[in-house]
Amino acid sequence: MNDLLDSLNPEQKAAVTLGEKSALILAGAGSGKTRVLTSRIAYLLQSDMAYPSEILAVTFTNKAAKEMLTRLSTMMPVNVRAMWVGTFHGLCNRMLRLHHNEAGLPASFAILDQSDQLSAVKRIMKANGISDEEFKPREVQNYINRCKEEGLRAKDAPINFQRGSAFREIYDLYEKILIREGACDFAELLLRSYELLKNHPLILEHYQNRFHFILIDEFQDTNKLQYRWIKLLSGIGEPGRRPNSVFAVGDDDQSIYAFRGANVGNMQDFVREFKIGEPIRLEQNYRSQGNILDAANGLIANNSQRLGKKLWTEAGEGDKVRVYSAPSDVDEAAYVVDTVKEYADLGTPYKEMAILYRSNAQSRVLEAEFTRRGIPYSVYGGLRFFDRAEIKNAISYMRLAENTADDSAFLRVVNLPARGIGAKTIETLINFAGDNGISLYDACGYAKGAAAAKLEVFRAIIEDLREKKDELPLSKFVDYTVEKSGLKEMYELDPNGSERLENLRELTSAATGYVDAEAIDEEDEEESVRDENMTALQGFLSHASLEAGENQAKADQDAVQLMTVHASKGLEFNLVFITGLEDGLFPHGNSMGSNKDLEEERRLMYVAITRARKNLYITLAERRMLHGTTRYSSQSMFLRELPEENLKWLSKPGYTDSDDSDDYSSGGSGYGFARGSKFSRRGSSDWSNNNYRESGRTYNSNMPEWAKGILGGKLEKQQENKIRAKIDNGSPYKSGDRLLHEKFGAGTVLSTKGVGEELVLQIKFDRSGVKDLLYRIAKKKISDL
DNA sequence: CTCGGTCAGTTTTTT
DNA sequence: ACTGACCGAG
Repeated sequence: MNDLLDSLNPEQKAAVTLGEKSALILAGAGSGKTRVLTSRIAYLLQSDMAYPSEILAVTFTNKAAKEMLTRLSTMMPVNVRAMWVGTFHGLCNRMLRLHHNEAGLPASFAILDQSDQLSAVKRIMKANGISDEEFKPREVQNYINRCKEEGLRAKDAPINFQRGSAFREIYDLYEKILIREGACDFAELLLRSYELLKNHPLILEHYQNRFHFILIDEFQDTNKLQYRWIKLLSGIGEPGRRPNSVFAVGDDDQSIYAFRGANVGNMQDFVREFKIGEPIRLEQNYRSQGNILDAANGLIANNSQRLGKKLWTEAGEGDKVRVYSAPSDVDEAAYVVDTVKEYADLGTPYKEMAILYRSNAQSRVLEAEFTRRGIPYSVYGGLRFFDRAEIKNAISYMRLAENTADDSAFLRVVNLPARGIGAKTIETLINFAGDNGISLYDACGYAKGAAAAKLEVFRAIIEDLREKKDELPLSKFVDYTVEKSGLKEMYELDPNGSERLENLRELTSAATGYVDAEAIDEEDEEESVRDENMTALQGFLSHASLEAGENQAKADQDAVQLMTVHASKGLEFNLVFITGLEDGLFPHGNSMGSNKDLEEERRLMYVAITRARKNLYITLAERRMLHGTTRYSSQSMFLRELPEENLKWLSKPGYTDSDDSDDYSSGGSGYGFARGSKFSRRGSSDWSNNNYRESGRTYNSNMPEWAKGILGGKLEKQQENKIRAKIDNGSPYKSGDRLLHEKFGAGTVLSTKGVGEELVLQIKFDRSGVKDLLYRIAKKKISDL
């Protein structure tokens, strides 16, 4: 116990030894957050304040959960089994499997990941004659998820001014179909679990009485629904109940998931609703050298919405942050790899080096360069194992064996390998199933003619798998599925299929590994981890959807780590490169419209900087190939926000620390590329309009003067057209006009709002009620009456 | 009706 | 480079 506390600084110790009151710990980057969390759990157990079964710990990633348990086991012998530790999604899944009846789900409900969900949305839109040009499936998906995160079912979902009620109607259809299929998307796991607790007082009470200590990591990244889930479990505000202790750890400066519904406001709400006096601030940084930390502090000071926190370190100043501007993305990659080589020669292990980028697309050039130079690297994230097509195919067969109503899985593999079941048969099937409210699988039984025989072949395969799933051990079943489905043969015949076969073999190992891990967990424990009603197959399928990431296998090899900035959160390296510091890329172009989004980008940059322990390099390219286009950009506004005194500008590769002769200063103005660059921009810091795009091939050198003129002209013209469109209302309909819509029938225009692209008609339809329709979209569907 | 080939548009980040 | 749409052959 003393060992446990002695190694902590006063603030950390204060946090760890808190009583049962709820608390908020503001833990800056590198301030020992994970340590505080695990020490807190160890403290609760060692001081007999809690039994393991009273502890509920929520982490942001599965990896963090695993790490917490590993660290805890090294601190003390602990009955890990009895605690509930995992992500919100993992814990909700666990709860739903246990109470699936009360939650209104079949025992074998499927989990749809992001891409499954997107195809489901597309499918439903198609089946209902809604074109994906009219409403982008991705936007519909976002809308549905946003609604669920707000706790809203389709009937309560908001109508959007621009799109009328169309999104809500799709959501409604989606909701019904998922219930029929017995499938849950990610957000549904949370919402259903929340509703389960809300609607079943006895179940809620059971968990409230059990989890006296609730710990939450990365609290700044929780969404509103997750907060409400926690609030419910804590029992706060319930008369006559002593609320459970909620120990929330977070850092508002590292909130980078707002795009996914994360709500930093949860921190303020938590302080208010749980009556937290003053949060405990952990500001001493044990990770980075002074210059790196000062750069991070300087940058984040530009954000307005902050709880306020300033990191400090006892470590020395260290080296300045190096900034290197390359003429092109290829040169940038070459510079990075050269520098990696230099550090490696001086003794830094490859795995202590990380290359960070804003978007996945940037990894390609870097990978090419690493490959060319023969330096080991491993890409973190990117395409995950369980996201690979061949793996998803095999998993889909298993999902069908588990739950034949899983239409997503059905559609993926019904004709894979090809069995002569084409688009027409499937369309007929979808219509029949839709009209009769049955699954596609069940609809097969009603097929007629030639299609019937072909569908029967598929059905026979699934029926066979259904029998075998209970007979065979999991890994044997995986093998059997790959064989029986015909996938094995298909990839054997494919000249490029060997890697895919290899991956399928790895799926078998993954299954073996999964079963073994569960067995070890259960060894010394009378209470099974896997809940009584979850079979190994169900567990494995959940695992495939929820833990689709974490390339753990590669972790021990000595390789340079390539990853997005998002993926780097929580990690640290001796040497870090942050690449692509160009306006439009970082901050990303889609985020430069609003200050709120821009502040999130800045936090992202803050996260990136604070990954570095000893050395940090920031690089950028004046020209870059992206999506088959060469784009020219100016330097990121974030570079100008970094304190000058912490930076050192470099130019050409081959630079060494002791040689200052090619040291380029960015100069007093702080704008533009390094002095000497043909691309220096002077004067205005207006970043909204200085990316030039031209489709076609790469230029040999910097963009010629004449091209700038022409392209600039094009942009002006476009702008002009936009403005013109805005001035001109151009509504072909006035209030009182009658019109005919192909879906909603006849109606009367009540009013028009907006102009040009934004023109919205409010129409009272004779049979479908009042709707707001965006004219730009509706015009294809309406005619005069 | 199905299949395999070609072509265009594409992506910011992820449990 | 990965997917979805389209087209002509069987």
